[in-house]
Amino acid sequence: MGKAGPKSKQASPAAVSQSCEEKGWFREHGETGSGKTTQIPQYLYEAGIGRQGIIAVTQPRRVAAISLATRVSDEKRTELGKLVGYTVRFDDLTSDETRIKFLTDGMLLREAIGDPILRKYSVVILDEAHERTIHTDVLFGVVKAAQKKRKELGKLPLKVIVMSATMDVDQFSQYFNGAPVLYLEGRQHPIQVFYTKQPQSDYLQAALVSVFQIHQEAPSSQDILVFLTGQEEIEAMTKTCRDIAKHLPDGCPQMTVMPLYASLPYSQQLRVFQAAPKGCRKVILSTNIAETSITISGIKYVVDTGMVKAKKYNPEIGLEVLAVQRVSKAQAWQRTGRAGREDSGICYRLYTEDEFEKFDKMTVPEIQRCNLASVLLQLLALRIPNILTFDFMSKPSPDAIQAAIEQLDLLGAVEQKEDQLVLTPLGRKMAAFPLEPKFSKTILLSPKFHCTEEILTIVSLLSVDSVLYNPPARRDEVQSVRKKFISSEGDHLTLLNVYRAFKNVSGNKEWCKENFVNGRNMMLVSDVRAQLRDICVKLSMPMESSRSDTANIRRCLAHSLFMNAAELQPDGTYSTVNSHQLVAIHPSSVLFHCKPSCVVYNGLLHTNKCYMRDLCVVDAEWLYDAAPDYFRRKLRAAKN
DNA sequence: GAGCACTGC
Repeated sequence: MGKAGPKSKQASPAAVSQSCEEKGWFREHGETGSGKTTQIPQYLYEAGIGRQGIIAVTQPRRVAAISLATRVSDEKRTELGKLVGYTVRFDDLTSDETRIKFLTDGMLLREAIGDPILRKYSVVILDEAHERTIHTDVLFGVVKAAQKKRKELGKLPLKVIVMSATMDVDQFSQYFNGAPVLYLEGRQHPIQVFYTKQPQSDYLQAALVSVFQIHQEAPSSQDILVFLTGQEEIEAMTKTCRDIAKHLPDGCPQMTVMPLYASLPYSQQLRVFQAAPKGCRKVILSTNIAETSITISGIKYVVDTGMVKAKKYNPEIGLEVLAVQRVSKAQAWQRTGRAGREDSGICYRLYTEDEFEKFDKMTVPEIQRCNLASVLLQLLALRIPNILTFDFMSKPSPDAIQAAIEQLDLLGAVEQKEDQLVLTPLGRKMAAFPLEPKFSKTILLSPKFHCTEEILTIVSLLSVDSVLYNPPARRDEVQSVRKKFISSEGDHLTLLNVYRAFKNVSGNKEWCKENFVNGRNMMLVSDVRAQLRDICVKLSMPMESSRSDTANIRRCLAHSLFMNAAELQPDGTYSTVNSHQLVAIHPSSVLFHCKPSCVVYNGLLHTNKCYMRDLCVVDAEWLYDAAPDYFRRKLRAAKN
């Protein structure tokens, strides 16, 4: 280890695990492998409940909905899409015969807009409720309201089953008026949990030491999963591990190190599923994507740094903050559980037991960490009588609700009618799009600027993961090849150029590779665009192209994003027009090295600094034209 | 001057 490269100050590899204390055996909260998700819908169906209406089972993720539907239809020995089917965005495999339907929570929520009492369904099963996704949280309220309404109308009762993998069932039961609780025994293998004796000041160093400690002691067939916080950290650690692994003493097994995070191209993500060659250990360095979304078999050791990068939302200045913070206890147990999927496992927690006791019990539900504009628009579209008193299981802060109402008001989506907040006709149209309200508004404004075709493309590009692939190791190459797409007018128009070039070569895979374009995400853009275009056609919008005229596209963006404007100051910094917040251009923007005098941006993100993301150069006068009242108010406020 | 956890409609 002494000759192991740059880290000469490295602590002895034994430092961490020798100071780890064993803390007994642990049995996960009776969940994995109990088969509840596949069996309960079938029991209900056998009991005849499926005859009166469809049994819905929601999932937070698309892949889960699809694979569960596949498994259950196999078990029923029926063709997928007949008795058992699934509905996810862009993919509906159901028919008139379907009685057991798996769907994403977001999809059921969207269905509810057209049918708030969910009349098609006899049972709604909300699975993975412990994850508390924003969609599942809204669905709690929606199904509860539907139950009440159906009772009032004398219709078939709606049965609701909430399935959670953690023990915090009390609040679920309480929320549903003291509903009965059933416990299911899981089949989790035992996992030994170790804590450090001392708090670790440098969790990266501690992780590195633990990995090589395990590597020197454990049989090479046993793989290690390390939880870290983000791409940059993981890439750096990957390199360090590989460097050290090159210089291990004789007799030490080989090691293959793999990074894993969501923005990694699919082909590289797949590598974590391949078994390492004999005599070689697999070490996976992952974000929390491996907590729930990706399950890797054969993991014997989990190393948990106890840290996670998570988003918070500050409603007062409309600022998203992305920060490294402590995981919750529930999240730590979830990570630990990843070590015991096939056999008994071992988890090293790189924090003390005292520190662990101070972690939050549960992760704060997403609904309390987000901008609520989309959720409120959806609730209003559901004709919820009063969104201010909506029965949330975990209420968002009044500030967050107020900020969302203000945002919807600025977009012209809501109005007061007889003391009630209701949607305007524009707001109702906005709710038809599966988009953030500001993007729906951009589309609905576009006919005025004769650029709907271009705006559809831009909005689609912005609503999927980045189509631009930026491998850090090939930065110079990326920059030189990307030059040809760059528009001096900003990121929106640059993305439009990339899309047009992609279409010109009909999505050629080689072209994507050469140009560092993520082909898979680009295909998704096409799907999104087609869906959005369909909605426009249904709303009878004229579909026009501005062709080479980019000024109209920028005018359209100025009119929909006027509340997200910033101006260059004499000292070279930027200040937002809305709240005079000091902001900077995000390094990922094509305008990073430029100093346009006036821009609009999609959003603010606070990491090390407060950054504007996805910028478009605009004229200051356009902004004033877009919302004269708003800017008059701002001017008055500034004078006072 | 220098960066972006994870889902989903």
